[in-house]
Amino acid sequence: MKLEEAIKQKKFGNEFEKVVVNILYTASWLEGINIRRLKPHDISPQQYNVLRILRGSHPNPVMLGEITERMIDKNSNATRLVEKLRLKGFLKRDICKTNRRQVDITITQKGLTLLDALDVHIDEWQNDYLKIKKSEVQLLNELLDKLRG
Amino acid sequence: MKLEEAIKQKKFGNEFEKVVVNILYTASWLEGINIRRLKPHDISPQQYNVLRILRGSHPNPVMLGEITERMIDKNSNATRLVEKLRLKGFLKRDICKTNRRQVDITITQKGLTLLDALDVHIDEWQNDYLKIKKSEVQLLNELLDKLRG
DNA sequence: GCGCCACTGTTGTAACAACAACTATTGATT
DNA sequence: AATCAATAGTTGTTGTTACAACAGTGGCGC
Repeated sequence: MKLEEAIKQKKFGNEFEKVVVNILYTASWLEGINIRRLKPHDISPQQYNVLRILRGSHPNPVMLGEITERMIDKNSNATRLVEKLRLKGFLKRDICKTNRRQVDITITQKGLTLLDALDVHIDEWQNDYLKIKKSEVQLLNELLDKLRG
Repeated sequence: MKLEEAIKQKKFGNEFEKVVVNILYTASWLEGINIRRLKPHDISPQQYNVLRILRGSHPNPVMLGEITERMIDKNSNATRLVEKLRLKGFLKRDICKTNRRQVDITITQKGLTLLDALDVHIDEWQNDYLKIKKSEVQLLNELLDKLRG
């Protein structure tokens, strides 16, 4: 659906203004879909993001600060997110032996199993929601990278 | 900057997965810029969004439900957002005379003045941050509209 | 008019985010 | 060794969001 219909705004000051709104709107739309997908597993999109970062470097641990750096939304508080995931058994936390300021985080088998379960339907999910061809997706990725400079 | 560098992730399952992360990341990046732009005026991006909707139909009022429908982030609670803006004097709230369930919201002169002040530097802001040509922006808008189906 | 349902907003509650102040540890300087 | 700055994370506080339950109003069939 065209953005103009989605938010019932007839026109924008210029195309730049429109693209800002369009990106924010599309992100909010994706976030909504994602929340619904993750809700049955009782984790939030942010928590999902943390687990995927951990899986990426598994079996090596990731220090807390690196999680913050690599998160999609840098404003989150990694300490509290990690604590919630730890309580659910999806990761473990160890004080680093050689530098005791540092906290090493590792995904557990339970965490890996959860991600695997979520991966199963991801293609289906993409086909259902993303109405766009592969070549166009590539272009879209390039344009977004370029926009951020 | 390429997404891979920005979040230090070497590769993605496929381009679809990447574009989802890319849109969410870019939105979070834009949101951060926007917060900094609006902070000196003591309003949030959501409140700004409400005021712009109101300006769009000024001098006609907008009912509360329509504000919700037209907001970029539909999850917000329009009642409380409007109340905050009312306390700052940027809009007024009237119970509709012909349908007393309905609340009519109108932007005030003070609200209009605020938006005008924010408009002044918007071109400059776009030039500083959005590193992309006008023709590319148009294409980006089309692709985002298409992606949502 | 009366009962019922749909519409329009409001409010309670629990979880979450934003930002800054704080503690603990390490490394560098003298 | 004592001091200072830099690093890594934690916590307090205040404000915001998400979801669902709630209350008031209007329209419609009987």
